Amino acid sequence: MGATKTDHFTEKQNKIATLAKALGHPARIAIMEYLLKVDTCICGDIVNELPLAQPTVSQHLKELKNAGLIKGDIDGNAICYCIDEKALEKLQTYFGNITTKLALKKNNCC
Amino acid sequence: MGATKTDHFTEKQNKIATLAKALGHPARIAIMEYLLKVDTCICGDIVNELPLAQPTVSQHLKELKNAGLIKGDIDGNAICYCIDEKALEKLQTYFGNITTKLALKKNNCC
DNA sequence: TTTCTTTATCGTAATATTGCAATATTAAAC
DNA sequence: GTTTAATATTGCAATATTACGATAAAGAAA
Repeated sequence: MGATKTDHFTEKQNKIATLAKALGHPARIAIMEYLLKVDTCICGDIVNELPLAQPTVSQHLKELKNAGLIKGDIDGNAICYCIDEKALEKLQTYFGNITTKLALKKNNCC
Repeated sequence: MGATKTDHFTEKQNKIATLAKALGHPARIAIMEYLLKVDTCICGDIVNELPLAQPTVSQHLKELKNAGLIKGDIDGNAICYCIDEKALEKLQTYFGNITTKLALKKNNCC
């Protein structure tokens, strides 16, 4: 035991959970916000922006990439990372739907 | 090592990460979706809805509650759980802002 | 009061995550 | 070719998460 039972849930539930999990760390939130802030996509200075060692940042970037939240293009010996809009639209739509449904049913129980 | 360095990030970043982390498991997504689906707030049958043992579900509910995503009221010997709208509005606003900013800057690099 | 029902907690095993030093890789610069 | 710069990978220790059986707690029902 200890492993998540992903096969018992729907594909959509697992997908949203994967996206949320990838954002479930302040360093990865900080990375996303930095990628959003900078205009250029040559993001070689992410490491300098974070209070973490280079291998740790590299690992966080890998997780964001695996989850589909960011994309990375090789640009010489640097790497250009940027946000994958599709993933964020998916999240916005998901939470938008929930808040809309909540407003409709005006759950006044608790 | 192994512990997240929360003190190096902003309060807001930590807050969003906490919410995202709590949703970073398919069982907890399934719980949220079930709470959204049922009309009544007497939610004593969450366990039957999930492919997990009762202690495991109880633990997941605890985590959702700690993160502020759900509220629980005692109702006799049952417990009435429901979604805390404020947390979901926070998430919707956060991701809404990001997608808006992304649309404005139309990051055409990758 | 005894029993049933519902939910929480404890204890514990299996697994995953976090963080970093050391090292590897890869391409530009010289 | 050698050095430099940027990023990735490996290996490992510390910690956290996931899952569940056993048990506890507490009100409802008998």
